[in-house]
Amino acid sequence: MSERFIDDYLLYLLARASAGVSTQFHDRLKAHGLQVPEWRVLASLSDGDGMTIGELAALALQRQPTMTKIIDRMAEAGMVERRPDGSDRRKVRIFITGDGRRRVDGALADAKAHEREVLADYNPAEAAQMKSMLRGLLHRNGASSADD
Amino acid sequence: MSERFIDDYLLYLLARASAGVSTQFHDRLKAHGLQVPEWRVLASLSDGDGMTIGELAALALQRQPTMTKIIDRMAEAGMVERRPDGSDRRKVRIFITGDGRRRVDGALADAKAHEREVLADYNPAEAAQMKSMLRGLLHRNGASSADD
DNA sequence: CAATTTTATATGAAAAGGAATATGTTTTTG
DNA sequence: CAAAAACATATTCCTTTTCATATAAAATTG
Repeated sequence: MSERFIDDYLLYLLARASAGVSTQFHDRLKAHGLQVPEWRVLASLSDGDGMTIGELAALALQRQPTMTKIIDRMAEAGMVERRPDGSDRRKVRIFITGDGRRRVDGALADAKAHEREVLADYNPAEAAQMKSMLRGLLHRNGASSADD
Repeated sequence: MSERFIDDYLLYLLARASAGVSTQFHDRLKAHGLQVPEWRVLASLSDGDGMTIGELAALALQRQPTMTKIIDRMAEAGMVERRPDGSDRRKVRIFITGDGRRRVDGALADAKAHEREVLADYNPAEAAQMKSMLRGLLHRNGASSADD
């Protein structure tokens, strides 16, 4: 009978489902020599090279100053490159390097494999429904720039 | 045609949906004078007073040392109290104080109101289905103790 | 078109988080 | 029951994030 508030609270279910599934994958990332923020940046760049700091921050659900520092470290490590935007000198565009590309490729394959494992218990229709449900949610509730 | 990997990647959809919806609510928390970790602890305690540090950490999707520090701050602020467990002297049980209770009550009401708003576009069956889908996911993929 | 406002990124100090481990306690085991 | 292993929480040191703000470059506007 008496169910805890938390166990039926949408935000908690979302956070918990996300944390549970993500943590599984984050453990695998180590094998690719990538930290979580690095993975997110490289995965973003891998299908949209040359994004600005701001675009990356929004995609990776981080704040802009945080992203500036993540890029600092990744540029230092040779995974990405900063290049000034041609027409707007305020902007800095981030490009993946050969080394970054090499690192992310394995992780991308692993991400797809992991997703298949997570969805293995669902038939294609169910999986599609789950995703469209999530897309609907985030479409209505604009994704911001904070994690947790 | 060419869709970005990210836009169909389950982990990203989950993270983004969670971040989007949560951030909306986190903005409201400020009005109750609560920070996010404080809210999580108080919400947990509000239907299970006297939990241990470890239990709280697991519920709030935090690591144990992090939870120890959160409780340090909250005890300092008078929202919770540490009391030794009667039968196991390793354990510390955390209790919500009158002040903590007062603070969380308003936030709980607000959380419920916010959830209703988020779910307003769905009929009850859809909402229930969404939740059971998330519960299924997190049941199969044990919720861990890390956020992001 | 100079002045103001907005936008994009960077910086610096302070807060928070994380990994590894210490400490004290209970459980297990030979 | 002593020794070893497992547990629960705390602590230390280091990295990362956050908040507020600085800096610099468009865009707007009167």
